[in-house]
Amino acid sequence: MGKAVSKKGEQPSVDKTNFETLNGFTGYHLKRATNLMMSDLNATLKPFELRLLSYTALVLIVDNPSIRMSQLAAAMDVERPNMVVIVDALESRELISRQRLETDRRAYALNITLAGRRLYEQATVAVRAHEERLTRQLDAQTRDKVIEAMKLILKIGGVAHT
Amino acid sequence: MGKAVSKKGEQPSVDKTNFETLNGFTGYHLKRATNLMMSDLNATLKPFELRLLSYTALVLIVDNPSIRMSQLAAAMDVERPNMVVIVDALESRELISRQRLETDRRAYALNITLAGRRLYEQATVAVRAHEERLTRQLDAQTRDKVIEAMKLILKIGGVAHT
DNA sequence: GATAATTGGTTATTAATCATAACTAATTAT
DNA sequence: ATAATTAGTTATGATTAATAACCAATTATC
Repeated sequence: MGKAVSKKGEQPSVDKTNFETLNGFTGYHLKRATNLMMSDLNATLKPFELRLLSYTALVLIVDNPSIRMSQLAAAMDVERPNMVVIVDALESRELISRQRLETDRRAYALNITLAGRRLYEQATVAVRAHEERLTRQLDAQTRDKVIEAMKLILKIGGVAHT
Repeated sequence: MGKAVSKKGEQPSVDKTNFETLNGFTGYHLKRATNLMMSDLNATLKPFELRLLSYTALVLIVDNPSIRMSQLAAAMDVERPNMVVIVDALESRELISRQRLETDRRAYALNITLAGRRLYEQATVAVRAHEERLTRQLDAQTRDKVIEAMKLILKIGGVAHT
C-alpha cells in the first residue's frame, strides 16, 4: 500500500518529487550513499558499544602502537578536547592503555590491551561484513575505481595522507 | 617547514601515521571525500547566505513548483520541525512564498519568488563550478561510474527515488 | 642557565545539529 | 457526528562539535 494520490490528479507536484537538478550533482549522490553507509556502520558497531569515532581510534591504535593522543586527533581530524572524551571512554573500558612517554613526560603513548584487541577483531569482522553487504553489487574493479576517484577528490582538496 | 622528527629516531609511531586498515574500507574513503565536498560546498554557498539544506530546499522548490512542506521535508530527509526553520528563513528573505492550498487549507504550497530564482541561478552557477573543480581529475566516464555505484549502494540500503 | 614561547593534554563552556513531544487546525474515515 | 489522521507549528531536549583558558613539560632565545 504505497501512498496513492487521492482522487483528482492535480497539477501541483504531489506524490512523485522531481530530483532532476540534485541528480546532476556528484556530491549529492556521494552524500546520500555516505549517510547510508555511516548509519549502517553505526548500527553494526552498536553491539560492541562502539561508534564511528571510537572504532576508528581503536583501529589507528592497533595500526600505530604507542601513538600519541595529539597525533591520533590529527589523524582522525578531531579536536583535541573531543579526543580526550573518546580516549577516556576507551581507557575506562580497559580497551586501551595510556602510559606516559619516558622521552616526553607530558605526552601519553596509547596502546591496545588484550581485551581491546579482541574487541577490535570482532568488530572488524562485523565491519568487513557490513562493507561487503553494502558494496556487494559493485564488482571489485568498480569498487577500486570508486576508491581511486575518492582519493583524487581528496588530492584536489589538498587532503591526502598516503 | 613540515613537522620534522626531533633528534633521535624513536620506534613509537610519530610523524607518519599508518592508515592501512582504514584504507581498506570503502566507507572510509567515501566519508572523507564527502566531508571535503560538503565543506567546500558550504564555503561555496556562504556568499549567498545559503547552506546545504537551504540551498537544497531552493533547488527542490524550483524543480517542484507548489510543493508542500511535508513533501519537501520527506524529500530532504529532514524532520518537519527542522523544515519549518529552513522555510521560515527562506520566506523571511522573500526567496520563496508560502500560500495556503485551496484544496487543503492546512497545507502550504511553496514557490520560488523572482528574487529566489535569481539567487538560485547564481548559487547554482557557483555550485556547478565547485563540482567541476573538485571532480576535475575524474573523466566523465569515471564520474558516471561513481554515481552509478552510489545508486547501487542506495538501492541495497533500500533508499532510492529515481 | 634563566626566561619566553610552544606543545600535549585537560577542563569547562558554548554553539550548532538533530530528534521528540505535544499542540492547533483542517481533513478524512467510521 | 465522532474519531482518527495529517499539515504545520512550538517548545524543548539530546547529541555533537568547536572555543577558551589552563597546567605541566619541553624547546627556543638570549
